[in-house]
Amino acid sequence: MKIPSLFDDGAEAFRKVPEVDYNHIKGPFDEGLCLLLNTTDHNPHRAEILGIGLSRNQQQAVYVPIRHQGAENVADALPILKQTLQDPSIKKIGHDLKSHIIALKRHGIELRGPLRDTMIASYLLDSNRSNHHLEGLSEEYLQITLRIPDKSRNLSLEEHAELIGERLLCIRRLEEVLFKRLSDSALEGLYNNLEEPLIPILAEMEMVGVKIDSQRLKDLSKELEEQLGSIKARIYSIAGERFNINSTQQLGHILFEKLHLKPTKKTKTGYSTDIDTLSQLATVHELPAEILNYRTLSKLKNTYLDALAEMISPQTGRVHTTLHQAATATGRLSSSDPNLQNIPIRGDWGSRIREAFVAEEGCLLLSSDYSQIELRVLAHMSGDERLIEAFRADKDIHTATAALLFKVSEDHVSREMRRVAKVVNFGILYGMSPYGLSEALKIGTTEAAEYIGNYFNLHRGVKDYIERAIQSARDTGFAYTLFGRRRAIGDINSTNKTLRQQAERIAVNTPIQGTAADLIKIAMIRVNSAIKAQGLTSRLILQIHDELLFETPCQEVETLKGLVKREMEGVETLSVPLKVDIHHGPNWGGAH
DNA sequence: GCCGTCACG
DNA sequence: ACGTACGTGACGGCA
Repeated sequence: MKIPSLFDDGAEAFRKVPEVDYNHIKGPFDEGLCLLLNTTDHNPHRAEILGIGLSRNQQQAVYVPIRHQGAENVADALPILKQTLQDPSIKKIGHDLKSHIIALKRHGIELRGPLRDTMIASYLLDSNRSNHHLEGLSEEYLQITLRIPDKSRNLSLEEHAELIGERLLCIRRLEEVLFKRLSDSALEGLYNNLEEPLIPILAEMEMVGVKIDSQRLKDLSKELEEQLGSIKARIYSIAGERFNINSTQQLGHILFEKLHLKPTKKTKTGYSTDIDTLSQLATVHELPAEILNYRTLSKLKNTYLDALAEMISPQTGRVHTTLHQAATATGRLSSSDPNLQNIPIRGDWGSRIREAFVAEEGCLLLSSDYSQIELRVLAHMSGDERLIEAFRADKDIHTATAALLFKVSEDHVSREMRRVAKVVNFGILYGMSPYGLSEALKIGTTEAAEYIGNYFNLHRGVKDYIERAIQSARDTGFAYTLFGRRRAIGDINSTNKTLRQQAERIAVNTPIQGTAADLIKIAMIRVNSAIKAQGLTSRLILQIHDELLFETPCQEVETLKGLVKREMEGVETLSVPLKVDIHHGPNWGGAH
């Protein structure tokens, strides 16, 4: 069998320029303009553009060098391309266009026009993929093996041109294949109305970044350094020797061999020393509590003070996270380098760390979060009467659940009863078993089974929803959100019970988590449009799954508050109201 | 590069 | 007897 080649149907190899014939990249752009940047760095926030590959059809591509040793006058290329790249009537095709938007913006160009992103298309088709790299997609959908550039070697201009060109033609063909599949799978609406408009918004959020009070981080780090020093000394004294507290291996040796404490569970590699184990051991020995304290504080210091400080851009004094639009199986975004979606919030140290996230002079941070969005989505999708009634009456949902579970009136619900009900409510979202609930609540499995049975007797709609979700996954092989986003559930009909049950929990949870993700994405688009339409200068700077964080000039804060509440609560009409809580202050700390 | 652990929703 | 709640990303240790 003949191996298909890129150039089978007469595609031209690349014009290896420095002497660019710009006619090649002038119109017509009936098929859109496909582009691929060649940059010095993977991270677009610091990447310099070495060159840009362009193609206006499936046959031709050119490589335009911007900066290359030995090539003259190449720096003039970007201004010539600017008009075309900024033309909103020309469709732009690319793989991970958000990176392109950011890198080009740093060179003064605003990439505009309908965006056809092959990475996002692949994600909508199969959100379970571990990645959506061009290499893998080309293999799978085009049966073309892309060459990997040899990083240890400086490539010649011709080599750059060839590698970029090869990729460009793959992107063009992928666009055709993937977007055809999107429309065949009824996913085009999700692309056009949700993911595509989100691309420039995420680019903007990353570019704006979040201002950090670096002195505050340093002060907190110093304070923790001192605390950790004294905890460490106590640990060594109790253990009777010095050892690496961070090593689970060495810690296991001290706890379970030297001190003869009882191991309660084990990991693949040895004794478990996780939080559950150590909390239990803390009732019989003084060392485990010290270890837990040490771990908490060293995590805060290492990850959220020292590492975060390193990520502050010297140019902007802000941190510029990367937001991933094609990362999670459910449709949520993720954040990395640094991850700003898991900044501590609980406890004294959580608040103190968030106080280092600040607004620009004359500005405030405004945070708006959906109240109980996943349980509201469950109420809508299940149609459960009691759940719907509770939300319509604007009740505290955990208190309402507790009142039902324990058969008392709502004003007789104790803190403990509410705590149990809260765990049960979250357990429902995750498809928990009696065992899972018993572990979470530290109660017997019989008692846990009673709670669950009790809950389902009171919430027949939820029970039915769970059965429907599982049956639908069995029939279609997918879990679907309210907006048609899908996630393949491969093991739903597995003969392996463990795998099958895991798949069933995914089938129950994904529509809930995924619908909530869809809703907040739509809200981001609406809020951004409304901010623009009203001529405000407030900026959306972060999304944390059910929360949006804005930076806003002090004089705009009241206007923004109204706008955000309106757009977020009105994003979609469900059978229960959506509720948004809003706080603002000079920083992200809890004392707004 | 994987593992255990733990920060968040 | 087994395995046992959904979704992420980052850190330090270790092979």
